[in-house]
Amino acid sequence: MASSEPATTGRRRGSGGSSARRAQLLAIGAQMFAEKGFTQTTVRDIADAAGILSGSLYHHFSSKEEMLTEVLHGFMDGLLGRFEEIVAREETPRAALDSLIRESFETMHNEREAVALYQSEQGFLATLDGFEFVGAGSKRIEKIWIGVLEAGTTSGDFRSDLNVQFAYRFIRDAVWASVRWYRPGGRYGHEAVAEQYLTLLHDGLLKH
Amino acid sequence: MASSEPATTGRRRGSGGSSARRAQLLAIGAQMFAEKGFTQTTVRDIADAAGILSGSLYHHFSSKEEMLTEVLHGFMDGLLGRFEEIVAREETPRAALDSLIRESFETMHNEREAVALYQSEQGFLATLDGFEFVGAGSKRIEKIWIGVLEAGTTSGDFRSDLNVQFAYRFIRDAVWASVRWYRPGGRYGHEAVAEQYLTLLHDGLLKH
Amino acid sequence: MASSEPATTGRRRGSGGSSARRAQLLAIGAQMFAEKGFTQTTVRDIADAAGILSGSLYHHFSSKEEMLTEVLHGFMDGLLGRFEEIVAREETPRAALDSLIRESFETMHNEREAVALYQSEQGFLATLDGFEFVGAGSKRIEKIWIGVLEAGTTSGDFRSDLNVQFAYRFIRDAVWASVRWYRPGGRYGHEAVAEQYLTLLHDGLLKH
Amino acid sequence: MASSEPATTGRRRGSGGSSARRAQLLAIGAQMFAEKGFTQTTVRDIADAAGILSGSLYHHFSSKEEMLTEVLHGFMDGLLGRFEEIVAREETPRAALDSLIRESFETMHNEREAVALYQSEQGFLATLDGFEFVGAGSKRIEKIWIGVLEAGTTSGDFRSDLNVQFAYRFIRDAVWASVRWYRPGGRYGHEAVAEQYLTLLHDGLLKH
DNA sequence: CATGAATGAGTGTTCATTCAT
DNA sequence: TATGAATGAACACTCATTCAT
Repeated sequence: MASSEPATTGRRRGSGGSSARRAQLLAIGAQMFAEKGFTQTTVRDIADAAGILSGSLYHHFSSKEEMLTEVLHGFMDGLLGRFEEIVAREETPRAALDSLIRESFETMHNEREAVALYQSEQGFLATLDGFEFVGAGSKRIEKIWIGVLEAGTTSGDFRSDLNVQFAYRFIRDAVWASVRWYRPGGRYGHEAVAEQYLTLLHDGLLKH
Repeated sequence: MASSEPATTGRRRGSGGSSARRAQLLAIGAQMFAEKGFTQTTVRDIADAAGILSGSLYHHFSSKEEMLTEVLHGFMDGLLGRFEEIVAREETPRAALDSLIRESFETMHNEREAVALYQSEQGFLATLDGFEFVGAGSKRIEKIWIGVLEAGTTSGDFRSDLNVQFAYRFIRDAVWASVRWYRPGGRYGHEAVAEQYLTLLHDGLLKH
Repeated sequence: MASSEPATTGRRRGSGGSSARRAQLLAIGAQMFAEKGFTQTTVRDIADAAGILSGSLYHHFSSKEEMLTEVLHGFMDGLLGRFEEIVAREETPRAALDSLIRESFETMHNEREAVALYQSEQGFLATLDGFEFVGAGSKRIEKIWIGVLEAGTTSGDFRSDLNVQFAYRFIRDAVWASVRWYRPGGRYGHEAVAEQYLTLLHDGLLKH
Repeated sequence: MASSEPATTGRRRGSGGSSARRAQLLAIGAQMFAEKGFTQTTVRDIADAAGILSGSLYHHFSSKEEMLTEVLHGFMDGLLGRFEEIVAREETPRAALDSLIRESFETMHNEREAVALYQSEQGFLATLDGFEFVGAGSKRIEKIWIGVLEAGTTSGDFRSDLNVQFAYRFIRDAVWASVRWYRPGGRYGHEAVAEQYLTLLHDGLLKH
């Protein structure tokens, strides 16, 4: 059996291999990175939490940065894929936007750590070699959202005088920043939060 | 109070002294903290930028944290004061909210570094001794905004079904997160951005 | 003696065992030790080159040092044997010296790695426990050469005012140091180099 | 006074500055590098010998490599200068060669550590970034010596059938390798050793 | 008000070695 | 025979901070 399944066992010090232990350590790392920040998290922190010595981490990963890369790569690839699938599926710009937003909140629920990490380290990442894929992913995501917003102003779903650039940033910031306070298992589920935000985004604060 | 007194006392060992040089160093520190983050900024970074040796900084400040305290204290005191003045002055909840938002953008323009710092280090600060004033200030600010929102739902300025907690977070996050991309001297002035955001907040995205 | 027996015993934990695989690994190790130095060569370097994991090396050798011991022991025993055979065989001191020198160059050709290793690590080895045999071997070799030189000054083969100590070091250093630049397969074969060196040693640089 | 002398005080963490302390530490480093090799010498070794903590070394040097650079640079520049001066001064190739050799032994006497370091780390240095100057210096030195040898074969000072390439390597290796056993303050001074070597090089071993 | 030398704790990383499977 | 996970000690280097001058 083992020999017939696609080889996923990692050889050669960490680079790209994927074992159960590796995934476990990655999860611990992701959580700590999200909690305290990448720089503030030491490899000894991670190792302690995993119950091993810091040097032993290097059996699985070639560097602390590799752990970060892996977490973010997985996160961005998944998110991008789901976003692309949404715009392909939904028939109206408004339906697409609503789905994008609901998907964002669901992602915050399912991948809390990665989202928090991405939100807080984005600026720092831009200065790091080997993390260009983050900026590139952000750009592709922006294109998707902007596309939906533009289609909506043309179709009449959204207000015709909408400045899509501002609107995009406005929505993006309001939505993703909620990772700072959203707690899975709290009073409001991610679906409820999404609906609240959708209402605000659709119609604003004012009484009409 | 402590922070608003002229403070000409206590020059040795930094605690509270205030000279021209001190203010200069503080400005440099604030900028670097905002750019690279507090932890990522070393005292030598600051000293280098100031043209002195890192040890010499300790003639002006008793620690790196003291620099941070000072920057944030000044910022929060000022902001809180201006917010309080607004709610005291404005006559309707809607006018108050609009002014709060405009004031926020003006603050991002005038005190970019402090805002950026506050935005990015908030989580980290909560874990630091001696920075309880930041959380306390945030709470007081939240009370002011929530008060305005509640008054508005009662008065009929805002939609009566508004969940003020969500609305507050929504507005706060959308507004303050713009410090990440707003550039003074860019194509849109802070007033223009404020108006764009006000429109979105008032009426939402949809065509009516 | 111990090193020249067939050695089929003691396979577990490496000590002294000798299999095909073991010899293979030893060859790889010898080459890398010679190329980068013993300290700079990691067990993983060797394991990687052999296509196994570093821990697996310890099935064949009980330590990295054991690999070194083995390489050097084989080399020194062989060289010493050949040198002894030469002095036993040759009839005049001059013929003996010439043969010793030719043999040295042939050894550099046949056992490049071991010679290079011996040349570069000699100083380091003197500080290591368990490597006294290297110094001892060097002493025995020195005795052989000095014996030949002394016999030659007595017999009239060599200049009577020769300081044999200096002469020995002079020859030894000039000859063995050439392992640093001699390349098997290069323009000059080891025999040609030997003849060049013999001429210089016999008659010097000056025109007579 | 201090302000009128050429500024030799090192600013900005080590790079190029030169204070008394720095020179002291460099001397300690050079000695240990020579004794145990660069890689085998730890910064703690050096710091311990200097009576400070390892981290404190970085107040004077930006890296361990910088210490090595500095030692070797000073050594090579000096040696090259003296060699160039010799060929400019001496009138016959033979006089030049003899002076070069005497100068080499004097250098081994005066700068033992640097010579030993250069001899043993040459191969390693070739693989290190930033140490190209070592290979370049070696090349220039080789040119000088080869030039003298060629001039000597033409002038009739040296045997006309001399292969200058081999002769150069032969002399160089024999001469410089003596740093391994030459001890200042030993029975033979460096002048005596030089004369012994000159005799051997001039006329060889054989009786004529 | 600043320098220059130092501290001491900590950081990411390396590496020979062990051992259950 | 080999793997894969781990150890434990060491390594070069960083950094906030201290202090005599």
